[in-house]
Amino acid sequence: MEKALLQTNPQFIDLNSKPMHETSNDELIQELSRMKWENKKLNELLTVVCRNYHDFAKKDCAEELFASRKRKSDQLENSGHIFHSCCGECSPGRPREIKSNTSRVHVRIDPSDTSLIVKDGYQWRKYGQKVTRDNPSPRAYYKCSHSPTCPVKKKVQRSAGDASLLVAIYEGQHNHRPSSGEVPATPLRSPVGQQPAANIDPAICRRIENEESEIDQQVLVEQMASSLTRNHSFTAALVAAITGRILDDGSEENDDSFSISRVLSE
DNA sequence: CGGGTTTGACCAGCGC
DNA sequence: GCGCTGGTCAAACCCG
Repeated sequence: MEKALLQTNPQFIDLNSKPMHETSNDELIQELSRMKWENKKLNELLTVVCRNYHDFAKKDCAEELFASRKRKSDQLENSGHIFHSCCGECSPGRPREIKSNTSRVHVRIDPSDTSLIVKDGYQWRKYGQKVTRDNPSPRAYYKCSHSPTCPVKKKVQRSAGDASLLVAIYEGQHNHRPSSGEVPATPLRSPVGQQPAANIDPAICRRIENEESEIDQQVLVEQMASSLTRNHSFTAALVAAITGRILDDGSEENDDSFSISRVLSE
């Protein structure tokens, strides 16, 4: 990366090649300029990554969305608002609204594990199981059994597109504390209205796109990297994009989205 | 024996 | 009205 930057931008000097005390003010200014240039390029890359990830997430969530045509009245609580249950941005022709206190949890499991169990610290009683039309794997229905007055239900089903991904939909809010000391297995938890799987908070992307603070961006980059590295395919896409960026930088200065778009589309 | 799971039956919303 | 579908019920069963 460093060498590539130096190669593609010969106006920048390599301060690592000489002791710091021998560095002149002009060279320091040039180094500062180089760092700003790198930061700008990284920011551009992250913006492209965010943009492509949104497209990627929309496509992914659209495929695995539970296409329920039933219980319309159950899902139509906040009349007047139309939002996509996954990304919260789309507004397809058909209204698709969900209870405001509903959340989705994605849990990565062993593909060979056929159990529909999501450990979240609460005690659940299974009251039904059903094979749905849009997914060959059965959907399990659970009620919170810790308290008879607790209204919370959850539905657990494998993702249609990824057998190693369990999707749990929680409805309602617990009126008690978790019943056990188990560590909640909710690494990918997200309220409905945000992206599923390898959740990267849209707020993080927005902040990366909008804010100027370099320190803040560094923290955000770390958060983003943490989120993205949970998804192997996206990690691979990111690596390919960066590699492509380095290789293409000289000839395709303005085609930021080319590499990652190509990878994501494959 | 109590609590949880399984599974077929039943109910209700929706499109045609 | 009918068929399809998702959600729920409840009897039978299992297990510690």
